[in-house]
Amino acid sequence: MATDRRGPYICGIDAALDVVSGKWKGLILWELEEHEIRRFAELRRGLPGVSEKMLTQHLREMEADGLVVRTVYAEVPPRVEYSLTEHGRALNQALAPLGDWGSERIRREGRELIDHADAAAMPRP
Amino acid sequence: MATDRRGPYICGIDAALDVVSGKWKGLILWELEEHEIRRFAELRRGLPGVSEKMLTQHLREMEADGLVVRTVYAEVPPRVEYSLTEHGRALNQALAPLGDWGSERIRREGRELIDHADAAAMPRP
DNA sequence: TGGGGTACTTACCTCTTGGTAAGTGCCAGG
DNA sequence: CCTGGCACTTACCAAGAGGTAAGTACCCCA
Repeated sequence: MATDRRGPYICGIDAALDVVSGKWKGLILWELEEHEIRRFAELRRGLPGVSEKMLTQHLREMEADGLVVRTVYAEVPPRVEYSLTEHGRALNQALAPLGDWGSERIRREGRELIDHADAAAMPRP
Repeated sequence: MATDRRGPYICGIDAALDVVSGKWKGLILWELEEHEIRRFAELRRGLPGVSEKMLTQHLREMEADGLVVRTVYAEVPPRVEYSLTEHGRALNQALAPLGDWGSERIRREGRELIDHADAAAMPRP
């Protein structure tokens, strides 16, 4: 198991950060916000550099946290679709100001943004 | 060194989470928001369970990230005061909705919430 | 027949995060 | 004189996050 996690929290930010921390979780949230419904391989292609292990691990944790729904279709070849729950969408809303702050900070310091020339199917936040 | 960090970012949330992630950073922000100015030992008492090492480390990183100001008074006994910068305060503003979401989540799932005052009164484990 | 796509799981390994404990130099109070 | 507070630093260590690579089981297309 990845984390014993979900310990007693000191405040709301504590709890929210616990759920969002993980190298790719913010991006997964963003992908699912943009596309509503995504299959595993689509997410993988949307997050350049992610390993399959981490993708499944993060998705399972986010499912357990009630952020995403996982729908399995009993087909061959297998088909699994992911989408946001109501709470996942609310979390994205709550993350928006933080995203703005981050963009502002990037602009302020002239930080690089990653340059996926090919995988540039990823506009802002 | 703590972190090579501050890599190229994929989006604003990425950048913001990078700056905020660290076991105690959210709490430090919150303490400094509440009290405006805090000395090292006051922060330590305010964050029950933090080690001196992590406190200094986090504070130095947050200083480097332009979130807090560190003011040293050339006195004996030493006095060092920490406070938020404009950007630190803006970050706190941006974190507010996330904090609300987290509180809502705690309420929803009946998670335990450590009482700050109780925790401060707890002995060192 | 062979390569690639589907959605994973598993084992192994490394690097980072954070904790523990001790040391530093100075001073005030009992 | 000895303890404790101030604000740290340093060395060492354990746990965990995340990467790599391979395996699984089935199918479609050339």
